[in-house]
Amino acid sequence: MTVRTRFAPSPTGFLHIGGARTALFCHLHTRRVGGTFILRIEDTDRERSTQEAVDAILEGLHWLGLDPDEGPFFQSDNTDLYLAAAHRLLAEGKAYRCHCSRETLDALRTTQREQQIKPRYDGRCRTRVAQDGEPAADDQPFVIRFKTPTEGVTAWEDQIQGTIRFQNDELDDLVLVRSDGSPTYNLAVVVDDHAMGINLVIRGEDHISNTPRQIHLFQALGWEIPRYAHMPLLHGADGSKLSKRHGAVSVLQYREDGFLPSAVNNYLVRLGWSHGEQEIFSQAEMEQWFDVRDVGRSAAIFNLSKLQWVNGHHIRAAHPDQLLPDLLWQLARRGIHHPDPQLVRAIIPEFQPRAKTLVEMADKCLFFFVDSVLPYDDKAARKYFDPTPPAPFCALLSALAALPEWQVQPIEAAFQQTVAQYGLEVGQLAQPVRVALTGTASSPGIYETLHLLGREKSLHRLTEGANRLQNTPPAATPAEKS
RNA sequence: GUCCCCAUCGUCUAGCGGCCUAGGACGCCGGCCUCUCACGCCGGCAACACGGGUUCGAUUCCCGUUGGGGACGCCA
Repeated sequence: MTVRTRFAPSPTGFLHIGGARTALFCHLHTRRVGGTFILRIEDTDRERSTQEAVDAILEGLHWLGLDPDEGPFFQSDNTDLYLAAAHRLLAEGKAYRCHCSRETLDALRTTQREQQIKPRYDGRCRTRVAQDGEPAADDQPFVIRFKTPTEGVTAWEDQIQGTIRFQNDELDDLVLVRSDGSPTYNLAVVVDDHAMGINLVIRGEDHISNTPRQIHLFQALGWEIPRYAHMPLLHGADGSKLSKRHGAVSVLQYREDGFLPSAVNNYLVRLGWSHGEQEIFSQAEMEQWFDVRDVGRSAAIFNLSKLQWVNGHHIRAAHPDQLLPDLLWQLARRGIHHPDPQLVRAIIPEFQPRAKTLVEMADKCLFFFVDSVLPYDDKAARKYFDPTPPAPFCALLSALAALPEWQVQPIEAAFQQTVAQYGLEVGQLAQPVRVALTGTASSPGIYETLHLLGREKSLHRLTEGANRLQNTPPAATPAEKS
């Protein structure tokens, strides 16, 4: 039988990293078994659902390469279906009308909490109906409640958690239809899971307590119960469920921050799942090996530095052309709107091993694209540049200026010659040159940097550097002071 | 409070009774490489929550304790 899974977010906010992981697990599992991955937007709460959230979720999934095979479907389009199921249950005596006011229910819960027992509906309207038939007060607002079995146990073999069982008398009669006539979550889920032929539900373990209720509904409606796999939650640094308040940001924020979707997926898949001692996975490997039944049962804490490390791997493994659009976008955000695409493409390989994110890459390569001479970093200037004697620096400048061809080999030769002439180590010349070129003490190889920066910019910056060296009085000249 | 779930280095994990003086990865600390920074390589620090069982033998099985998380809505 073909596996059909669904990812069912409610559009009340962006897609955060925890939701993305749920979607990823659904997606990967269906890929491996050749199943169908369905996206269903659970917008039965019309008050809190927004179009912006729908768009953000769609965009986030798309960025991660988790586009659904079917959907998105919207529960708001299926209201009739849900209500039909509710009325069928009502007609079959498996549900009833409850006229309790919110105030009554609030008071009930308050009392129960005070008595330190689990807050739950006590079924007072269920018994009244049993005695009196349909209550007369149909003009009064009412909700439709499900008659939850009062005895026995409900259990299922969870694909991740193993056997989970609930005592039925722990559960109360849940609301199926609100007093405004709209269906609630548990009803809609069951009707849709059935209607869409969902046979494997992969979701967060915060839904475990909904599962016995949903099983009851499947049974009452006479429908086949899907298999369930409840994934352990992803926790924030404080160890509690990821929330908007604590650490949960949109997955699209990770795009902004220079992460690759393949890296985010790779990082996420290793939270609760492993394949031998392998850490780095391609999308194809994940799709080939991931099985939801291999997922562990304990929650994981989100760890940014591991994500960064994984991202670094994916940046290094990527073809430079793949990185080009993202780097151009990052440069644009830094005010570099029309860099020479050839140059950008050419420098990428130099920065792949040097950047864990594209943000870092853009920051580090910025010196290639600005026109003005960069201000020198204080520490770099003090340590490497200012102590440099002007003579070899100027000699190198002349040698470079005289180069017939601006290529790596001749540049290196000029360096070697100057270094030999003055009896220096390469670093003694390379570092001040690096500071003059980049304003910092770190960059790709100095020959490559000179070559890629180009003759004009290089000579200009070196000339400025030479001037600075020559105009700076030697460090220890107390003469001027006294 | 009640119910459900979880429990190996700081973090992610391997381990499915003896192969464990507990393996890998991130991070951290040394070192090597080296024109800098990275990458890469080598090494180090670092964990089976506790108490009972079961067993010839428990990280591994069972029970309890403690700790953590989740759920208790006319939200999803």
